[in-house]
Amino acid sequence: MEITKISSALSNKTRLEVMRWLKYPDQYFTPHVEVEGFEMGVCVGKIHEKSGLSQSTISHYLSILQNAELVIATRIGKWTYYKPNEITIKNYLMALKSNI
Amino acid sequence: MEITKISSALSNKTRLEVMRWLKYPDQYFTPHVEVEGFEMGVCVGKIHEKSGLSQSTISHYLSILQNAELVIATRIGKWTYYKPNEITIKNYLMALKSNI
DNA sequence: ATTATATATCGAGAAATATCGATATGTTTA
DNA sequence: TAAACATATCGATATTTCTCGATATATAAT
Repeated sequence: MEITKISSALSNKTRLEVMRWLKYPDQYFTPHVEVEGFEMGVCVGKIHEKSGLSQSTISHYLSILQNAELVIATRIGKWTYYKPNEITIKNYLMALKSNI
Repeated sequence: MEITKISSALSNKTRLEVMRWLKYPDQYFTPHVEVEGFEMGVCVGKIHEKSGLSQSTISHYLSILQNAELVIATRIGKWTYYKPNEITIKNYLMALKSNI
């Protein structure tokens, strides 16, 4: 868990927004028909639609969030679902609290 | 208080380190002779010495932290002292907690 | 007034990030 | 097997960040 890498991932408005969308998926998305609820998270296409940025940019942003271990990706069929990585998030908030 | 701007300020190892130094100044510095204790914070020169980076870089980094409202600067005589801005820090941690 | 000290600002080059369109890869369907 | 679909990767350009040395500014000491 690298604090600066995580902070860097969160230093972009869209990526921070994506994290909020993934935290409260039912407030921002309709569930994907293929899977029940948001157990696995939200698929790239829905995040892409909401963002207004290109598909490649969103895919790249999700890889940055994943590289910072802020999200967990699960591939099911054609889709990749992303959800928050609660463990990293908790550790990050605790580490920040003792550092700043 | 801009979350992404603050995250960006904290996305650099040296700047994060500086924030920790300022949080626990007596663990990292000897008090400045000119003022009692660390009420006002720590002067640029001492931060500079500890950092290993150039004076101009540290001054610039402190201005980035100040621009993010993470620190408060006080000029006394020839020296500028920097200390954590507890209000911003608290609000930032709360905002992060509800966003990620 | 001049010099010394502490800090801030300027200008510049290198490195990293943002963002796109095009293309590749993996999966499902016809 | 071929076409369609979802996502990832590639290559490119524009913008931002990193970091320095040089210089400017503000204050204090001689």
